[in-house]
Amino acid sequence: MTLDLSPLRLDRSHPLREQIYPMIRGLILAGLIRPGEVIDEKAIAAQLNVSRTPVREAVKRLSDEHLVEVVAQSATRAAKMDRREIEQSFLIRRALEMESAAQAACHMNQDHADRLSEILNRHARAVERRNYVEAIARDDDFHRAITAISDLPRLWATIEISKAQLDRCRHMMLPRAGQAEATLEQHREIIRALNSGDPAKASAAMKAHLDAAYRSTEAVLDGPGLG
Amino acid sequence: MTLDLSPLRLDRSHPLREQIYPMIRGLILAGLIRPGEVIDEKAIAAQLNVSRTPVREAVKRLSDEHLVEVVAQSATRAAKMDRREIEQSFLIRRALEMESAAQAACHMNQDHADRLSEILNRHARAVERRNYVEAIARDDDFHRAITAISDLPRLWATIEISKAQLDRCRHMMLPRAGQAEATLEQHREIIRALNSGDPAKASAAMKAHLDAAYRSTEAVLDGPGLG
DNA sequence: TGTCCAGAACTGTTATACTAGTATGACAGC
DNA sequence: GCTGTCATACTAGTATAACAGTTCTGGACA
Repeated sequence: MTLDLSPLRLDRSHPLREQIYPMIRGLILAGLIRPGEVIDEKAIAAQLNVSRTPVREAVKRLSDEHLVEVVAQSATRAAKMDRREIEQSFLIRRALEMESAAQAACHMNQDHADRLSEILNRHARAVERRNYVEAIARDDDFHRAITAISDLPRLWATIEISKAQLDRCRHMMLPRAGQAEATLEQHREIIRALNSGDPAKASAAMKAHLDAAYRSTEAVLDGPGLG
Repeated sequence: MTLDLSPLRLDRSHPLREQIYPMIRGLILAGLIRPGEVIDEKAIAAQLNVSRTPVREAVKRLSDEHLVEVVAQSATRAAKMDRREIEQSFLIRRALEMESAAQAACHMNQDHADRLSEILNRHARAVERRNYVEAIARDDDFHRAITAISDLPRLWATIEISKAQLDRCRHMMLPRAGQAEATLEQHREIIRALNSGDPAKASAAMKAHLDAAYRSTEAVLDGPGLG
């Protein structure tokens, strides 16, 4: 692994492990560290100018979240993408985001509605510009905003762990014709359901959206090269 | 903390942190380490005859799961029981066990049905004998058996993390008249739904059961002394 | 080309030390 | 008696060096 881990950003007044963890995690999710690629504790420590201790703790957390696979006395690697694992991550995410949407529907007010609208508009503009990297970011914003409305941070934290497995796939996916537009329409439907204040409707709209997204992901899983 | 951590059981051929983690976790869930009580890394390391490193890693995992609260340069304590936190743990658990029940309904066969029946019978006998500690264990067996049928180990792992927060409450609850019997009847209803092979029905039966259980928990939360 | 072995490399662990926040209790000032 | 300050002890976070035990690699050898 010959990646630049930008040691400049380390803040010695905060726990180093809390800073190293999202660093490595981001590289894995973005696909810059590929499935199966070796992650060398000592090398990272050296590059960041820290000892093995905080790096180890960051890696251990990633291991608990199944983003890396540690083989004792051998090596630490970015987890390979396992279909069974990803299916379960999907089921977990879907169940939790459905709950989140249902709860959000009960908390909606004009501020919330405006915020979702604004995110959707930005998302739409990104899609118009064919800027799919930004579109993904706006998509994430949308889901995060809903969990913010439901005001259940622990729920969101749990979603994020499962979502990580799925996010890795997105960077391997080529944008399909009409898919970005379909996503936008599903988001609009979710907003309508949330504004109606009906939890069951919101939950169902979220389910429809996530199911559709997962069908696209499955194409990648069925393809070759999952390492 | 003057607890006996039985150092005899440590197996040097397996990672120590994997053995220390469930040890401390078990003490917290059983209420032997109370909310807010100090957990001393160094003392545990000394008692187990190991260095700080594996103890730290076990504690850090518990901290990631919000079972302990680490205050840097000060102390590590068993997490206090926070109502908001427990509410969210309940929502997470409910959403995931509903999904698990739905999936299990699609996988049912005679073996599975027999297994659930047997667990239920043992559960019923424990309740008859007024052995509520064993009844809790059989209750857990029942839920674990369902996730085993759904064959989604990662889903179960995620449930276990949320369930931990709820399990801490159970040890503070006095058995209510008729509650154990009500639980049994709900389990029977879940079995019926699973045997019908209807995912929606299984999911609904699981929801009804967990909602009922949570209503009992809420009584404890509303009471005093959550530390 | 295929097999086997030695050495390199890595994680898990130990041990020790140091830093920097935090809690405690004593003490001074009001 | 109350409050604010300060010295002190304690704890988590980190650093560093070292070793054990396992896995992997590469080269020697058949």
